[in-house]
Amino acid sequence: MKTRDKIILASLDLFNEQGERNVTTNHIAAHLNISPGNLYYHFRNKTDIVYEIFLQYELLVDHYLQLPKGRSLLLDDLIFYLESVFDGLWSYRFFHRDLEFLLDSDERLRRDYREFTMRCLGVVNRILGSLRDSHILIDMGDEHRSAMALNVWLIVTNWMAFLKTAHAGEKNTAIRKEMLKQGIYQVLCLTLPYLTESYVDTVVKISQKYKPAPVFSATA
Amino acid sequence: MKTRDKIILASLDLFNEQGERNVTTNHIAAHLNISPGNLYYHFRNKTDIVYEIFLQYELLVDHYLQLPKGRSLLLDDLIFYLESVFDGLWSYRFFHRDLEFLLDSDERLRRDYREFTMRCLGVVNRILGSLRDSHILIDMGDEHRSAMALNVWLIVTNWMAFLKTAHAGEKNTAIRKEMLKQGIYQVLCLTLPYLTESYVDTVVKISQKYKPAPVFSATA
DNA sequence: ATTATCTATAGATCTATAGATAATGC
DNA sequence: ATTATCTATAGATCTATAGATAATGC
Repeated sequence: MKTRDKIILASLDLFNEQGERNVTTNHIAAHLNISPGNLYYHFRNKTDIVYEIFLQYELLVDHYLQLPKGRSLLLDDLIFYLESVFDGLWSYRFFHRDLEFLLDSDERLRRDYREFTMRCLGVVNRILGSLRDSHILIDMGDEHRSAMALNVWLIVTNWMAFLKTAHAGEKNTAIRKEMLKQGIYQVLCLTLPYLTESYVDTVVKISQKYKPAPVFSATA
Repeated sequence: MKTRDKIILASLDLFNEQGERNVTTNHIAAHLNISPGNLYYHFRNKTDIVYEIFLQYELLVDHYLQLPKGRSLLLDDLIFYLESVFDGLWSYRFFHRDLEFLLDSDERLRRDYREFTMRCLGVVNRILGSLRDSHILIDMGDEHRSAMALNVWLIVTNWMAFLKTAHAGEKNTAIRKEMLKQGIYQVLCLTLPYLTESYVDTVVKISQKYKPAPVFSATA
């Protein structure tokens, strides 16, 4: 593998493990047993490495979020979208953690990420619309569907951070990939009141598979 | 005002304006026209300053989230809760921005924040329960209500970050406090399908007041 | 006497580059 | 010749402390 690619991969690993803030160019170079000078031969600075990683992330998510041509969505499609997106979030989990700082530090990234968000919101919106066309969801009107899409986006992109902070301080601080999938339960709960009658039981059953551990279920 | 309190206030201001990551003890001291040595006389390090600020934040939110004794909630109470909480989030907006790093760096804060989260989730849950008792919301069962409370929490605590990242790169990057209130629209949308019939129209009307600018409404 | 403040600085990083050297591809 | 790599280091911070002074409260 080319050194340039090794740098990207190692950076992603280190960022995910330790947080971008805690990883310097020195750390990355040391981790790869190359000199800092060599790293700077391939990248002008850390910002450029992050930007490359973002491009990969963007590519991955855009790939996941394609809509099938010529047919509307099935319930299985929805589950597949959710599984895929949470997989992607896991693989690039450092990204949302320091998002605001990263965007502050890089004009390009700021612009690209903004377009990426809007594109994703549009797709989520279209997914909801397609599920309505398949009579899985009831119609909720354009305005409400947009708000709903945004709520889905907020929950999906921030579930990870919630897990990290809510579990912080427990014996085993590390978040495992399986726990991340509990976010799917949260999204499915969001859709429950909009399901057509014939789908309610199925979705409730599926959602149980992803149900969070009792720690998150404070009682009223 | 005592120097110690001035340090806390100045830090909060600077953190909110520039992000905790971009503000060093030197900056804080310079901003107050005191020496770094003086700052270190009052605080062992930046972590301790952040912790003090968190304690204030916690106090504020706990105060906001009290439930009235001897009566169940009215619709106005709900709006008041939302207004108050978004106010609090605004005043301490740096906090959620770098939350994960802050928790990583301070054992105490990690433990306290975790308890704080669980306490808040419990209150949100009780608020939803009380609105059901007032026949404003329909009953959704314990499990679903807990999931709903968590979704509300995720949307409320992350709305700010969304605004920042989605608006990033526009002419006027600064987020104003009014925009933050658009998060109330998102939360009200979440409750819509659970409203009893007699409240739907009123809530729809109220929610229009907080409706986001069209930029967030990608169409299907 | 105690509390608050300043001056000065050691020590630890981290970034980024210049310049030398090694490896590779025509 | 060009590309990749290393060595060495300048310059910029930032943290945190020691030790001297000033201000304050009995």
